[in-house]
Amino acid sequence: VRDAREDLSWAHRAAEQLGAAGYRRGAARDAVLALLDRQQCALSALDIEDALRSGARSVGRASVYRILDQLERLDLVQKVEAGKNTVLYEPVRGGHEHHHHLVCDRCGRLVPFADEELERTIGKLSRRVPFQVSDHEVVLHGACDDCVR
Amino acid sequence: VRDAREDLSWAHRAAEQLGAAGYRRGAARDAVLALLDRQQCALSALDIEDALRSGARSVGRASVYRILDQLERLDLVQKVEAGKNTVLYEPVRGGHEHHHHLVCDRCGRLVPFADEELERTIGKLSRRVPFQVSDHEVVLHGACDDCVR
DNA sequence: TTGGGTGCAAACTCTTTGCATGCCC
DNA sequence: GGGCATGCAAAGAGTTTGCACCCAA
Repeated sequence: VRDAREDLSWAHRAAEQLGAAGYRRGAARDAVLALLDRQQCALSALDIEDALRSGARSVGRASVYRILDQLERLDLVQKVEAGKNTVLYEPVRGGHEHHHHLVCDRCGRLVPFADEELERTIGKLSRRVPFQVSDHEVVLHGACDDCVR
Repeated sequence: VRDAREDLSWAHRAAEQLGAAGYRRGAARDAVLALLDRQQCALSALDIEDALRSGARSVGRASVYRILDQLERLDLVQKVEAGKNTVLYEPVRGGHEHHHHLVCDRCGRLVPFADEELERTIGKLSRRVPFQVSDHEVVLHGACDDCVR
């Protein structure tokens, strides 16, 4: 059985959940949600500001951070720490697409990957550990095909 | 058979390798190495600056960053990205103690853990992926015992 | 003696905060 | 109409750079 909400766009679903959580709509938020929904890979807050400045609707830097913060609280976006002292954000879409990232330390390319065995291993591990684990992040560093060639 | 170099302190070994790599000695470097060797858990660059300012020998901020950079290049320290927009550094001691971290999202506590199965899984995975993987980092987020209680 | 190490201060980058204005509800 | 959302500017926090001076080699 498929959850009906997966048929809606991420942006739509995010807007609903933000509303349900008591946040109000606004032009800045609409623009950020639309942009994030369009992106394939993870973006930094500044990337978002720049992209929107070039576009029709310009959005204040502070609003970008505030909106990302709201989205993160509701698990609608996921932070990716890819080194380089910058945090990237990516939309969390359906359920069955939890993934991690490969980071090319030469060109900075970010490539997602998923691995069931890895998830199982981390799941088991999480139960053995003296923490109540709620989340995890795996980053593989190295050189991408293009940079090795 | 035990590698003789493991009998030396980390600071001593680090100093040797830095020398072999062509870096020169200096008072700042000695102080940073000694401090790192004394620490149990990971520190930020600012933590190091503060700790050394309180102590006998004060070290310039720039030197701390430069020294950490040298140490990282030689894999003598390891970066830990524990969220909160700050990078932590910890000495890499012998061979058999590769580990990862649990981060308490409430109090910020950082706890190391090691798991062989996890390493094996990541090893296999690394060979399947279109990258030449050289390193990896796993961070489990959650609440530590103290914060749950 | 010489070139790299060091400290200071300033520049830079990314993020957060304060406040006046505007718009959703 | 009230109060949160927004934009701007300025403040913070962390990191990097420029440069004069010092010291290890």
